[in-house]
Amino acid sequence: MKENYIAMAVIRRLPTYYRFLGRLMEQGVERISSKELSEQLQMTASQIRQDLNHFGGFGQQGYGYNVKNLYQEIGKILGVEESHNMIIVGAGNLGQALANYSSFAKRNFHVIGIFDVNPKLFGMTIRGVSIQDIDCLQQFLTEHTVDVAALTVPWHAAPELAADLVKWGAKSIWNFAPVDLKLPPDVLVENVQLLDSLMRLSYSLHERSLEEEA
Amino acid sequence: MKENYIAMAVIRRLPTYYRFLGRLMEQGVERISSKELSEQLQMTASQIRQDLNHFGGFGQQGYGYNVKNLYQEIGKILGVEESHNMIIVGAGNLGQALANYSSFAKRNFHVIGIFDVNPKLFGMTIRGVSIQDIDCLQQFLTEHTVDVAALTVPWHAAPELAADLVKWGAKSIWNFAPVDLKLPPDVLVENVQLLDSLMRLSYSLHERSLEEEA
DNA sequence: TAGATTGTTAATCGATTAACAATC
DNA sequence: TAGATTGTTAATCGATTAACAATC
Repeated sequence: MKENYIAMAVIRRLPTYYRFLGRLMEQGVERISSKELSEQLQMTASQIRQDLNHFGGFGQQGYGYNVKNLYQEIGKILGVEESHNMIIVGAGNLGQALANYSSFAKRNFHVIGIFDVNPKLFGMTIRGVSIQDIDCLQQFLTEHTVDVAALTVPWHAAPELAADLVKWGAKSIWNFAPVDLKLPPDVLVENVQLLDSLMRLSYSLHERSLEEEA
Repeated sequence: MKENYIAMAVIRRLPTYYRFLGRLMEQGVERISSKELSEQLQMTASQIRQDLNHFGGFGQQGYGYNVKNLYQEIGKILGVEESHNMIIVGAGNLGQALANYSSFAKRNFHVIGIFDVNPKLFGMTIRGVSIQDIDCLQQFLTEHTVDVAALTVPWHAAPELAADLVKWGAKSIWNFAPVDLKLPPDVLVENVQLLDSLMRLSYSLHERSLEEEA
């Protein structure tokens, strides 16, 4: 546990590397050095080498990294090869947009269920998956393995639903509701706080305008 | 600049404080100590006091913080009081979902334009704003102040569009495209990388399953 | 006043960067 | 071989936590 513990700061950067290497591959680039990578990604070469070495030596002295190989290795680390089942809880604007978002499939995430409280939506189909009554959630979770439950419900409904989802067997929560879910520390949660992101922009814009006054 | 520079790590936490204090206010809570806050938000009291003190002493020894006052002060720091104009560039699933998302208005962000390349969408109206031809962007930007341009276009279109948007006067970019935009360092950019977020979940799920095998 | 809790300085911890020997 | 670039250790930097005097 202590030995192979990888800092969150490192994990956060892996998808960036992965994405960029994918693009290089498409362009037919075969090798790249940490120095070149660092220039493209606007970080230090040291950090890239340090990061990658947490997982083993993927490079070769005097040569650099083989793009395809590194891409695959990072893919393995991120577990992109495995297929994941996803459900979407809350079929409002955001929920529907997620259900429609085809790129998830490219990363092996497959929407197998969509749920809402609104009867008007029941039976409506998005990319072949029909929206069900949220009351069917518990039943659904006993019958299917759910790796990710995307929570796109109003904030006040989120904490209880999240707790239920975990109780009923969802392996992780992808939380879009603007609340800090208080779940047991061993529950996997990824927060996407759009309003927080927007408020950081707001802060920077505000700072910017103050600077300009001075 | 050096003196009043606030670390990004601090800024990142402000919206969390703000959001939580808002909820406390709704519940009629009048005062709170850093200790209580720290328990609710799962961080140390020290960090909260340290963070807040970057901006001045909002608390009172022996008493704690006045919820309403602190909420307002953080609001001011974040610039939530100011009204912001937002446009949405790319009216696909995500773009439309953002245009429909009413909570932005609560934080004083107002959608004043939506743009796409697809002629079928032209004239369609979302919350009173009609979708326009993306060719009208430059013109639009000369006529309106745009604080935030939300970029919800396919990744290959994003870098060039982002550069144009900045050139034409957009003050900041809220980037949802899965690319690292390389823009001049003084350009304000907030990235929302949904796939990256999902891949971190994927990583954690993968780790979890490895642990369970052992 | 006594108790509580801040504001703030000092200590610790962790993450990033620099440097360089190993080696392709 | 000589040049390039990694893997890895050591140095630096920054962020978090602890501690406590100030003070409400």
